[in-house]
Amino acid sequence: MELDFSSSRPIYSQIIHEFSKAVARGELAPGDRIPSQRELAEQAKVNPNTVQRAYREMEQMQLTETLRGQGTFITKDPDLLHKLRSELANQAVRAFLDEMSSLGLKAEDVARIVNENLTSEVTHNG
Amino acid sequence: MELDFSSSRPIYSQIIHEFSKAVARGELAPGDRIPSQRELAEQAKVNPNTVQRAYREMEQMQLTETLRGQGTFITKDPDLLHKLRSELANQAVRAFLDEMSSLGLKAEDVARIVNENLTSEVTHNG
Amino acid sequence: MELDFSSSRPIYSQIIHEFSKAVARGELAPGDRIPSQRELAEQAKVNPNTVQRAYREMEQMQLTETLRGQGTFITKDPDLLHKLRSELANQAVRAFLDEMSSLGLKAEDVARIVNENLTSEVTHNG
Amino acid sequence: MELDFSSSRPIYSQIIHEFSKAVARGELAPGDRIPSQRELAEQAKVNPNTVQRAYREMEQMQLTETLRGQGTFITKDPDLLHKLRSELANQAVRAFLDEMSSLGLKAEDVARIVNENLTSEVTHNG
DNA sequence: GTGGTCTAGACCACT
DNA sequence: GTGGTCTAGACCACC
Repeated sequence: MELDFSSSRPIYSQIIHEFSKAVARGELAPGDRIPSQRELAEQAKVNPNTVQRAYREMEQMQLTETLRGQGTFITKDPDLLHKLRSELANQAVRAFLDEMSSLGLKAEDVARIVNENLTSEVTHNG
Repeated sequence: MELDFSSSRPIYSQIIHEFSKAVARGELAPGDRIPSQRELAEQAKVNPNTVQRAYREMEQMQLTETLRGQGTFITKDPDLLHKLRSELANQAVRAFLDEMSSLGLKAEDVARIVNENLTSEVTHNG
Repeated sequence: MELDFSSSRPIYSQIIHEFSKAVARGELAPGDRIPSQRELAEQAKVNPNTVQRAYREMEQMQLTETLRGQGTFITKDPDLLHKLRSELANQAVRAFLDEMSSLGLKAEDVARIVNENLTSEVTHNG
Repeated sequence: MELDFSSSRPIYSQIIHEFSKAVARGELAPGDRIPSQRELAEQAKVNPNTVQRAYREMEQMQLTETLRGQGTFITKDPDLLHKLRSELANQAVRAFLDEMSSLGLKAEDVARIVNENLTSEVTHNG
């Protein structure tokens, strides 16, 4: 896992976000075991306590569950992937459109700008 | 000016963002006078020091300039509106498309989702 | 035996509590044989070491005794049922009344609340 | 605030419980400021990080809200007291009656035991 | 081995 | 002053 240590977004929050996206992408499936806190801490070069805070909050969000002494697992909810993906996508869309509208851009401007960028961006990365 | 006190985004940064958007929208034009620090602090119910920091950073960004004894004014740059608007819009688009691509969504999915939301959202607000 | 794997109460402690309650209820009588550690581990889907710890502590509490090669048995104490029942009941009552009193509820409130719930709860389950 | 360092219940959880009860009792009212993390840490002789964890979870529970740089406050919900009191009382009653019923006690036994203890306990403490 | 709690202490951002 | 994040390292309970 790659973290941005220069970002203002807290590391534990980046970790949560990375796992959320991995589940939304389908890379992590319900029931999958995720790395132990110590493993991830070592691999990502952060303190185990930072990883633990992320894992604790993921459990409170019901994204994961922990089995005593066995590790941490993605919650066994068959619909988790779609729920997460649409939730995260909706958040992103709403924030984006709010921002664009507060810049005084009209629907047709937004559509144009998105389409211009879609060709280069998404097909490039995905 | 409305601020979100429960957001993790600092108040001073929200103030800067609000002024930037107002200029990008054309509501504030180059040369316009903005409220005094005391006025804004009172109206928005924030600490005067917080307003001071926002104004200081806006001046460093060259978004505003201060005339001694007369107040603070939007910088007299005829192209400021377009520069700001495209800068803020580009930031928003890049962040949005990065997020969508990291959710595993393809260009056509993104285009569809944006268009679905554009009809209801932007035309509604703008 | 049903255990709550998401509880913060340790599994071994839940096992002990389940046997204690069964004896207090009279379902297990002094001299009764309880399942072997292997059997219980398999049935309840827990680690054999966990069952072992529960059985070890039950023996220290003198709730059970082990006869070599024959298995584990509830201690042959004719008064065990009443001792256990009143001990567990007293613990429960004290914890409950402490909590109610720390919520600022008066004796009459507590009596009323208990009576309200007694009609639906206990007669329903017992 | 008095904490039981020998209890198996984590300190941060005891802190949360203490504040919850104080609100349910009406000792802390919505809008009241609670001690700063450092203050409480010093007074209760625990590490500031332990207090912070309790405060963070209370905020997630919406029991409190924090105002940047100003401190932590009980949530301004006029009905908070009654909601909390009935929620905590219901939890306690249910746990208690479940336990009593699993000991094989009937409604009349429970009523008798509670009434016996009510005279000495609650009137004594409250 | 696993996760959970706690301490100590540093550093930062905000008001 | 306030709360928020992070590190380092200890200790514990559980499996």
